Order: sequence, then structure tokens, then C-alpha cells
Amino acid sequence: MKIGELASHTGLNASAIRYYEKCGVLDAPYRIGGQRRYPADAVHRVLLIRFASEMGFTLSEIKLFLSGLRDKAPVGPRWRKLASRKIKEVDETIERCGRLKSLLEHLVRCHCASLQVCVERLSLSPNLSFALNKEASEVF
Amino acid sequence: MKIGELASHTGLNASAIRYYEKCGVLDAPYRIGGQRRYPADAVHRVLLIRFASEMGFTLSEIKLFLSGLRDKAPVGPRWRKLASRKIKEVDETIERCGRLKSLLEHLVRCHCASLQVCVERLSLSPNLSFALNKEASEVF
DNA sequence: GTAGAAGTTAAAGTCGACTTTAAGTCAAGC
DNA sequence: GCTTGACTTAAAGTCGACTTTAACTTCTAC
Repeated sequence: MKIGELASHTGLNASAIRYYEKCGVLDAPYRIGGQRRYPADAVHRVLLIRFASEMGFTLSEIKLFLSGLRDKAPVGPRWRKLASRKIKEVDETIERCGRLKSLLEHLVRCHCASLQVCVERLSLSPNLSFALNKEASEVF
Repeated sequence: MKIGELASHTGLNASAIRYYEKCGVLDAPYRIGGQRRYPADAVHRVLLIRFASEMGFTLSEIKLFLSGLRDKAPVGPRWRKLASRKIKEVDETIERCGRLKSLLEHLVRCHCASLQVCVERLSLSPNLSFALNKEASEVF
């Protein structure tokens, strides 16, 4: 499979695939006359990368996750630890989304004299920063 | 209140506040000798901007939302429409997070021979792109 | 064998949300 | 009056994840 075919099968464009290779999240395939040829399962690999990326993983986190995937062995404790922490982060995101949703629903539903009044009642606190993208390296 | 105080009360740094002003999400305050002086309620305003920003709103979306807030009147239908759509987007994000969580939990729990096998079973489809940041202008 | 599509590289550009820098101005305490 | 710290500006730099460009080479169809 040439890079263009892999691209159309996955919805990315070829330069993104080359970029993944450069970043080390995707293995360099063998080549014919300098051109990349991918095995069929590269499609799965690329879709997994894309999914993870859309879910807020950085490419370097994905690289770490996939290093566990490369070994043909059951996942190790380090991998599990990384995944567990990611689950926690996802939980936090879900909770935050829930809060945002209630806020928006309240604002849509309410009949406050003005949004200004409405929002001030909620008195948001600082320190709302959330760490979807903490460095995965901390885990190790 | 000088910009430094506003900064420390909100957890941002002064240059971010100036940037918000430049982007039009924060009103330019009056000045004394060229220096910005903010009213006490600027803290609420800035915290709201920060919260929205952390929730994945772009600054231009926030600008739109706050334009409804500036009027001292009950929220209008356009504003409600924008908010309703944002609620939908948040729902989608929550759903996606749920899927990611199950995937991770499965991977942590399972005893597949290898992650490779485990992941291939899930066969991810293309077209997973999600529109957390579609232009709010479409709404209008 | 030749046109044109698709592949190759390195390097530069883009986007959003800031931060940093440089060079200067203002204000508060001594 | 002078120092020091906080403020001012415009412009450039940063980060991640790509995309675009430029200048080629290679493959495929005719």
C-alpha cells in the first residue's frame, strides 16, 4: 500500500503520515525505489493514532502508549499505570464538561434580568486549570 | 485595581490580560497616566473568560458569548441558539470521553496476548473528527 | 519515451493563545 | 531627586500538529 492509499483509507493526508513517522509514532515502512509501502495493518495503527490524538493525547504520549503495543506481549505495569492515569484525566474532563453543561443550561433557561447578574451568582474560582496534557514522562 | 492586582486575583499574568483586551474579549478600562485601572467586577469577567477558555471555547467564541453579556438585558434568541449548540458539542465530548474511558479500561483490564490483538478487535473507523471548535459565526 | 500523477526531502508557514523581549514611561517610598 | 518596581508598546518567539512550498525523482499509462 502506497502512502496515498493509506491516506485515503484513514482520512489523513500523506504529509500527516510522513509527520507521524518523523515523530516516531509510526514505524518507517520498507520502501520500493525510495517510496514507502505499508502493510495492510498500518490502517489500524494510523486510525488508533488519530483517535488518541482527537481524544487529547499528545503525539509523545501516543508514542509511549504504542511502545507497549509494539511488543508482542501482554501489557506491562508501566503501561497500565500510564493508562490508569489517563483514565483519571478523562474522568476530570467529563466532570468539567458536566459543570460547563449545567452552566450553559442554566444560562439558557434562566430569566435573570441580565447575563451579567446570572453569571455573577455562580462566582467562579481561580485555579480551574486542568491537566489533560501533563507530560506522560512523569509517570515513568 | 491595577493590571498586576487583577492578574494575581485571577491567576493569569498581566500580558494575558492585555492580550484579552487586544482580542476584544475584555473591555479596555479607563486609565490613569496611561496605566489601566480595573473595576472590582473585572475579576469575575476574567475568571469567566478563563473558565470558558479552559472548557475549549476559542477567544472569538467567548467574545460572541460575552457580547450577550454586555447588554443589561435578558439573553436574546441568538445567544440562546449559540449556547444550545455549545451544549450539543459538550455532549459529544462527554460521549467521546466515555468511549475513550471504556477503551482504556478494557486495555488495562484485559489479558489479551498483546495490545496489538486487543486493539485490532475494536477496529476503529475513520471520520472520528469532532467539532469542539466549529466557528461560532456559523450560528448567526 | 514522454506526460502527468504521485512520491521524495528539507525548510518554512499556519493557527490560537499566549509569553518574551526590548526599549521606554510612570509611580511610590526614601 | 532618585531608585526601584510595575507599567506601557510593538514585535517577535513558542508550542504542537500539521500544511505548504520548492525543487526534485519515480511510477504509470499511453
